[in-house]
Amino acid sequence: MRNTQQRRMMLDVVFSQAGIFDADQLIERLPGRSTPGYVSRPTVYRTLAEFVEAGLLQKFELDGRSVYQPGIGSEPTDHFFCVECRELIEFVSPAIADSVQQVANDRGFQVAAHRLVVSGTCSNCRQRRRRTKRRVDLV
Amino acid sequence: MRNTQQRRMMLDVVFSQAGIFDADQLIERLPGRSTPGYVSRPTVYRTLAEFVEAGLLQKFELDGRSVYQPGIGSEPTDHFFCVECRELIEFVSPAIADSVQQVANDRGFQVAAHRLVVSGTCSNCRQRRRRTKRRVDLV
DNA sequence: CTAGGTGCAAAATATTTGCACTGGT
DNA sequence: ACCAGTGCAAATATTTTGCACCTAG
Repeated sequence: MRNTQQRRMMLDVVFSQAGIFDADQLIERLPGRSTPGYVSRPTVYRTLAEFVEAGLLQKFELDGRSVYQPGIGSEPTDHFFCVECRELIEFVSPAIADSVQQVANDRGFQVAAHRLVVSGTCSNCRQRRRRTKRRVDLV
Repeated sequence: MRNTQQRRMMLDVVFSQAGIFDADQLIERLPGRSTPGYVSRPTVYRTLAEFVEAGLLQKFELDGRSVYQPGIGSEPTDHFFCVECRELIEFVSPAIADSVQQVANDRGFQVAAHRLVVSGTCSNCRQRRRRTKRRVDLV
C-alpha cells in the first residue's frame, strides 16, 4: 500500500481524536477543496474501505449511514444510543461477549465480531426529562 | 388509520411469511404495476414507517439498507449474520438480554430495545469450506 | 363531503464507478 | 517509467418529498 499524502492525512485525522465518525464528519475535519491536504470524496470512501479491510477501522451502520470506529484489534465495543440526544456511549462488557460466544458455540457458529447497539435514554436525558413526551426511534 | 387496500395488501404479505425483509423484497411480493393490488414505492416506504411507529414491525440497518422484522411486542431477537452465505439466523438469548440490562443499570441507561448482529461463519459454511480463502465483511 | 392516503415525478442522500491524469517508488 | 492511487463527473442505490387526484369514513 503506497504512502500517499491522502492516506497520511486521513490517518492523522482518524487517529488524532478517537471516536466514531462517518464519511462526512471525516471530510469536514480534512482540508477543504483547493487547500493543500485536500482529499476527494471518492478517495475518502475508497480509503476508508481499505482501512477497514486492513483492520484499522471497524465499520457498521447506524441511523442509515455507515460509521467507522478506530481501534486496532481492540476488544469489541458495544454502544448505548440515546434516542433523545442521539449520543453514542461506548461500553465494554465481558459478560455480553461471553454470552455471545456461548450461544454461538451452541449453534456451531464461528464468531468474527459482533455489533450491539442498545437504544434508550441516557442518564442525562432521563434527569432532564420530566413531563416531556417524545417518540422513540429505535435503532 | 384508514383501512385502505394498500395497507391490507402490505399486511397480508408482511405477515403471511415471517422473516426479515427490505423494501424491495416486499415490493417484489406485491402485485406489479397496473395489476389489481399494486402499491407504489413511496407508499410502501410511508406505510412501513407507520407499521414501525405502530410497533407492528421492527426496523434496523443491515448491509447498508433498512430491513424490517415482523413481531408484535415479541421479545428482542438477535441475529447471526453469515458473511459467506449472507444468511441471517435468528436467536433469542435471555443471558444476553440480562447482561445488557445489567450494564444499563450500572450506567443509569434506560433500555428501550437492543439490536445485536453477530457476524461470522454459520455451521453449514464452516463445513462446506475447506481450503477456500475469503475476505470477511463484518457488519 | 373532506381529510387522510396514494401515485407520479422529481429531489435528496449516500455511496460507487469509469476514466484520464498524477505522483510514489 | 510503471502502475497504484487520485480527482472529477457521472452513475447507482435507496429513501423522501411536493403536489394533484382519489377514496374511505
